[in-house]
Amino acid sequence: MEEDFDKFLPLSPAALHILLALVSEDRHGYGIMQEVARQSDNRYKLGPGTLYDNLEKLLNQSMVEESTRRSLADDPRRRYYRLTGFGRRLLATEITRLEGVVRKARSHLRVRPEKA
Amino acid sequence: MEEDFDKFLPLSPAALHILLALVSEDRHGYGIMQEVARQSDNRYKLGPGTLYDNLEKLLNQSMVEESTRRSLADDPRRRYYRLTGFGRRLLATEITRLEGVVRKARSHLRVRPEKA
DNA sequence: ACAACTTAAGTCGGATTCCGATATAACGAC
DNA sequence: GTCGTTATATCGGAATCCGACTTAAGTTGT
Repeated sequence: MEEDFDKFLPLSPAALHILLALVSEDRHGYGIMQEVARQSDNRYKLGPGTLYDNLEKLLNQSMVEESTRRSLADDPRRRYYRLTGFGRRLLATEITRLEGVVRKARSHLRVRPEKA
Repeated sequence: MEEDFDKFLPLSPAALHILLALVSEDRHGYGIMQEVARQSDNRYKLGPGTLYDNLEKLLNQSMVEESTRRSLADDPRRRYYRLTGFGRRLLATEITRLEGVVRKARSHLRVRPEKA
């Protein structure tokens, strides 16, 4: 049976960036916020409201699951999250879709934006 | 003076796809809906609610403006929209940002440990 | 020990956005 | 002149956004 990705796509910016923050390694909530900010050079910051609303939804949709802490020395307050196989495949599908978007846009945008 | 793109980014999926539909040519509302569906192989469809909410916002933000009809033979009910220079630069900035997102994701999604 | 700061999870509620159902009507084809 | 399509637009409940705020544990400096 094929997985039905379409009803989850396109991902909202917040969901996309949370999944993206988790693709390289498991992170806890606060760490996700920091990673999203870091990845965007501090231009896009998730507040806690957006983070937890989205995380709850991603958990319900089984794109993300909670993972056990790895190190005993780790701060015990932390709750870690990881991408599920489904989440990873969904992200891959969305990235492929975005590559099409980028290609289409580039073919009509000759003028590059100035540097940040 | 620099343009302040950051407060408009990231674009919601709907706004991104509307701007994308307008990057190649001016279109009327219904035409935007069709183009978005076409570009996504019918997987992403904007309803009229989403379209007009977003169009109104994009007009207020001066990313899009109404354009005069080109042909006299054109259906007079149609109202055409075009990207402004600002909208085009903003879209270019967003596309550059998305290229970074795609690159980051690809670097972690590349080799899939797909078990047999 | 104490204070000050940072890390961390989480709630809350108003504002915003989403988005399908619905309305209205002109157009094209037969 | 009827039917399906094209076309703009509104409406309102649902979903989402998102900063302010809360609570508390960890960390650093003196």
